[in-house]
Amino acid sequence: MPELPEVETVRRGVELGISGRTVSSVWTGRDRAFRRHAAGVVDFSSRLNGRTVTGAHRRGKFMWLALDSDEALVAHLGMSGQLLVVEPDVEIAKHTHARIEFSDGGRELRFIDQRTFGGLQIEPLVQGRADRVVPLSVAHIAPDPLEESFSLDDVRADLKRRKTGIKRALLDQNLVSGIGNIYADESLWRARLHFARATETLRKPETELLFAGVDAVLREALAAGGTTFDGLYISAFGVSGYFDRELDVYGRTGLDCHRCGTQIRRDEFMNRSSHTCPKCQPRPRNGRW
DNA sequence: CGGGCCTCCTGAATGC
DNA sequence: TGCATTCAGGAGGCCC
Repeated sequence: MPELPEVETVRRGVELGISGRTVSSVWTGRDRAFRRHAAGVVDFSSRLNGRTVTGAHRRGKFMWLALDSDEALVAHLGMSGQLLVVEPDVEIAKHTHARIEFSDGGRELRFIDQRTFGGLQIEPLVQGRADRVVPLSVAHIAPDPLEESFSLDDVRADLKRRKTGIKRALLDQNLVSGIGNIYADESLWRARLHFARATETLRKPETELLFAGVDAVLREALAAGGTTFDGLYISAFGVSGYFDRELDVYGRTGLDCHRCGTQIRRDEFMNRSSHTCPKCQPRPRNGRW
C-alpha cells in the first residue's frame, strides 16, 4: 500500500521521466478515476493538453506534477494506484485509467489502479500549511516527517489536545501526513507503544521516541524502494521495493518478535488490522480503548 | 466541532 | 470443483 516511502519512490521516477516535457495527448478511461476532478474528464484533458510539466512534488501520500499554468496534476494512489513511465508500445495493462503522451514521442505516463481508491485531478496551486504552495485538495494536509517544515512541537501540542488513541492520530493526515497502516504499526513497535494509548497521556520522551521511530522507518523504507506487500506497489519504472523483508510486526502475525521472541499479535482496530508484540507493547491500563 | 464509523473497489484467498 | 464470502485499507462523507 503506497505510503510516504512508496509515493516518494514513485515521485522520483516520475520526476526523472516526465519533468520538462510537454503533453501532446491525453486518453482517459474509467470516470471513477477522475471523480475528484469536478468539471469532468473533458475538462481534465483540455487543462492538461499542451502544458509543460515543470516538476514533481509530494506532501505525505499526495503527489503532483506542477504545470506551466499555475495548476497541477494531482495523483493519489489510494490502495492500489500506480504511475508508470513506459514506452508507448508497452502493452496496456488491465485497470489502466489514463495515458498521457508527450510531444517528443518518448515514454508516456500511465495511471493504473485496480481498486480505484486513487485518482487524478487538475487543481489550482494555493498556499498550504507551513508556507508551502500546494494543490487545493492538499492545503489542509499536515507536513510529513521528512519535510523541512515538520514540527514535532506542533504535533505534541495537537496530541495533547486530542481525545483519541495514538494510532488513530498517526493515521490522521491532518496531524502528520504520509503514515499509513504499515508504518504506523512499525513505528509503534519501535517506540514500544500500544496502538490504543491515549494521546493526551503521552509524555514528551515517549512522543520523541515515537517520532524518532517514524522518521527512521520512513527513511529506511525509502532507501529500500518502499514496501511491496501485495504486489500492487511498484515504482514508476516497474521496480518492486524490498522493505517487506525488514518489517518487524506488519503482516507477521504469529511470528516471533525480533526483540523478545514473543508471538506477534493481530487485532482488529478501525476496521483494519493492527500488529503488536504483546510483551513489548502492553495494552495501556488507563489509556482509552 | 471533532471523533469515529461507513463506504467506495477488485482480486486473491478462504470456506463449505 | 465451484460458487459465495472474507479480507486488504486511504480518505472523505456524514452522523452524533
